[in-house]
Amino acid sequence: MEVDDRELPKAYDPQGVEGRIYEAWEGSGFFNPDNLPGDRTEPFTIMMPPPNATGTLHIGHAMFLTLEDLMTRFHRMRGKAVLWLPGTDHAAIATNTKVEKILAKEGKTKYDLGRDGFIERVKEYIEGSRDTIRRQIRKMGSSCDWSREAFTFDEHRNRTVREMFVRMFDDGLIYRGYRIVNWCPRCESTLADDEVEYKEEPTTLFYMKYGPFTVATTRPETKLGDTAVAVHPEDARYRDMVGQTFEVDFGIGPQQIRVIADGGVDMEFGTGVVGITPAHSAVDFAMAERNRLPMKKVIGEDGKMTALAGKYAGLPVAEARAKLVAELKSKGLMEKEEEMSHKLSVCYRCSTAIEPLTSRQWFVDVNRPVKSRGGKTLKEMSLGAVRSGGIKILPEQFEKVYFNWMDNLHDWCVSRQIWFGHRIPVWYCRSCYVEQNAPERVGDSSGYERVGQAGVIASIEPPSACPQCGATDLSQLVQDTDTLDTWFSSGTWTFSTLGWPDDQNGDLKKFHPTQCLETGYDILFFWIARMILMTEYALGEVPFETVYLHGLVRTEDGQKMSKSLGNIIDPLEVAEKYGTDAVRLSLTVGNSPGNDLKMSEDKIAYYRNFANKLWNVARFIRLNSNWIEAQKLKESVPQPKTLADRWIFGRLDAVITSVTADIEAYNFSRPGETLRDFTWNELADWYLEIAKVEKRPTDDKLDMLRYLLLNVLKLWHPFMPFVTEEIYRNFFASSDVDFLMVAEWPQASGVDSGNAETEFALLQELVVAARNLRSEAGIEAGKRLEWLAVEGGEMTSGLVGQVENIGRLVRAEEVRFEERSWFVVAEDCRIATTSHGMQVAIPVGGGSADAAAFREKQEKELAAARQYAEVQRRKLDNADFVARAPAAVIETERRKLSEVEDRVAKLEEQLKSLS
RNA sequence: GGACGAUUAGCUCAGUUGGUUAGAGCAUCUCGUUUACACCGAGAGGGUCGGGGGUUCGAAUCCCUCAUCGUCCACCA
Repeated sequence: MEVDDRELPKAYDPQGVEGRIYEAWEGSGFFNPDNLPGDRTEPFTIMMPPPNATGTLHIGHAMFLTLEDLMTRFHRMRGKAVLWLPGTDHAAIATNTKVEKILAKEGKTKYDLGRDGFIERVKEYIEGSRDTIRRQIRKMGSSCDWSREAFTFDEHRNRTVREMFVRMFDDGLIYRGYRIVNWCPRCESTLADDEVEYKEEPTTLFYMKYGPFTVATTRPETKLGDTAVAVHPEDARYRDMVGQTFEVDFGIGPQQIRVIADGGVDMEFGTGVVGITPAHSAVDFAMAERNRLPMKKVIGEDGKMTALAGKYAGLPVAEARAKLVAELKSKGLMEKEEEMSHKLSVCYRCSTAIEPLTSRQWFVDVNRPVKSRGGKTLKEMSLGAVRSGGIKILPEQFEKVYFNWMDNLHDWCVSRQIWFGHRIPVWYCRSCYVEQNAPERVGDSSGYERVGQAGVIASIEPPSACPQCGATDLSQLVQDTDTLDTWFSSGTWTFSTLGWPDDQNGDLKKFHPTQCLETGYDILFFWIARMILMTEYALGEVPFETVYLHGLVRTEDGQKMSKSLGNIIDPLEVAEKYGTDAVRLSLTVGNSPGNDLKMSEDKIAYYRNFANKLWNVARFIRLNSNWIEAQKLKESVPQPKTLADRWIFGRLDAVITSVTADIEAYNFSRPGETLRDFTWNELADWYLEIAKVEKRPTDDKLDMLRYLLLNVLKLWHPFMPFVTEEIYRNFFASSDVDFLMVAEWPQASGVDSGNAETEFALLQELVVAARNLRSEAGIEAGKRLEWLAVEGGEMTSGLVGQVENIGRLVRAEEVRFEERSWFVVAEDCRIATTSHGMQVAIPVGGGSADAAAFREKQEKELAAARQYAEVQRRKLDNADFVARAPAAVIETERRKLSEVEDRVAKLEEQLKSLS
């Protein structure tokens, strides 16, 4: 690209750059690994956690896009075949609910549209809004391969889901059973255990007379479905009654109640007697299973009492409760009422109270051995994948959380009664299928439908005949009306996106298992656990090698961001205001896996300033050099000439090494800080300042500057892709298709910088000491000064040099330092001593106005030095230390002691001369 | 109730197998517009690393204990 002579704008202008750059990137085709230059055999793959197709980008999305893009760009520059595959999620329940709400506004329900009409409506809605999220993902600079974009509800995913279901069914892992589930009466669907949330609510605890007992309950209406009472096995009050049966009547006729003993009962709570309602409580259901109790379903899927509730039938539960309580009171059967607080379970989508009830649902059996996987159960496979180290979870502590959850995993209820979702690929043959009756007693295996059940056909394509009875009348084959849990389809995300099951030799072979899955810790169970389970089952391998869990983005004072609190930071708004690079950097630095990140606009503004700093570093180099044919030089490693050259070279090498190692190890915050410190504090504040005061930049210097700039740009690119690419295209690019994005990642030059680091540190100390003196003496900036420094405390007289003002000391010092000649002039000097024992003096003229203050400072320093010397002496007097510490450590400690003793001596002498 | 974390400067956090006198950014204070950048530069102050005990020649780092906070899971019928 031609370098024109037009001056670059003083400040970096992201708004004018980002759109153009992203278009150029996308147009280059390099987001697609197939188009990357060179021979790339090693893959690096990340599957993007698909945002809701109907959503808009929030700061959490911005964070994961930033981190994933960082990894993607880094590994692309490292020469790998990088695939970052984007996609969107159909989010079954969420989208279903949203569309239902829209319909409600039109005064309609889903029943007005019918099943097919409703799904069409949902699809239209998704199509209408999906471009928004796509555009917003681009806005963050995401270098993902749009040509492979996937959707969790497209044809291919549907094909995958059917294949998975049928395989699992045939392996006996999927069964249909009559079990207790979490039921949302509003959604009219089941919910998985982890889709239930809890809300603290005041409630009334009723103490009701219950045959020979008194039982405390918050839900008297469920007592109509009781078939037992339970007491603790060690409860002396009731021990004699265990095993007996008695009758109660709450006004709907007699109920047979057995007395059982179960360790799950809390003797302290209420009366220590629990009414057991197997059909409407998960805990009771479990007890009923242990004791083979009969169940009685008194609440229906519509949230109303069933026929079994006698005269209460048809009433909503709340009304039934009120009526029953009134009746019990009037009969004197209500002993007392207590107000208490209690955690109500609610639907995570619509916050409606969950009604636990027994229902016929499809389950995935996690404890059944799978022949094709060496007899391991799904649970064992999922545990083994992490336990064996095949999957590494970051931060590591979440591995324990994962094990804990997996160990306690129950069969997974995968059927949902909502319309929008992947339909369960099961058909019933009307001529031979007989629906099993609900089992009479909990725990009976009757009522469970499994592989081989007459008339139940699990099939990838609609069957043309019933394999059991041979019926071929298609109208007699009816598909199950339920849909699958949305996580059943997202569980296949890493391999369904790569062609499974139809094409297993292309992308799947090349890119699976993926290298990293980056997502929030809040969906460790929902999603990650399901992906591991599904992938281990389907492919017998892990879905990803590393799981990187990020935290939540919170406000400055640690609150959760929410629209209702009005404290959200809209990533698009701030990206527009401060630039995407600034937003990205503010989401990277200070962010560590598993920890929440506090975010503020100030922080973003700070990194906006930094992006501008980088811009100006580039601009300075350009303006102060005869910048021609830069590209010719960009591959060469220049030879460092001066101390500063050697120093910055050593520093750059160290930075390249540590940044590379950190990113490889999924550590993103520290390399950001390392680079910021290097760019700002070392390159700009020292190296460029030194370069500035050199009389005339030589060609060597220019090569140095170019080399430094190019490497800095490369190192920053994964963090701040836009500003770095823009500078690159202005300064280095040889053509329109020459992109920093695919430049080679820097390697340490390996040039020997000798002892430059130590020497430069001494120089810096001298300069700082001199600046301090100037500051203390109140010498105004423009004043001509003579400055002096002395090495080793040996003061000799002689003029070192005259400089325009003290701020320009750097150059003179540096030159002198190379020559190792330090001098000091005699009179009226302020003297400072660096920690390495060098002294700097500045003539103040007119005497030392502040001699007392200066003396005080020196005294303080002396005291500190003496104390330190004492500590060192004691350390070395310790026989154990000398005997046991490594020789190198002792040597270091001895050296430190002699250094500090020298310093003490120097300070003492100096103070003597001051008095 | 179970599990897992956290506690370092006023704030946000680093601190890599225990080893220089514990670091950075922000904020504060002082000085400064020196043509790369005021979206800037130069400097200063500020910490007995939550309390207590232990292991060690040596502890922010390892162990025990207490306190406070946080998250997840389970959950009272």
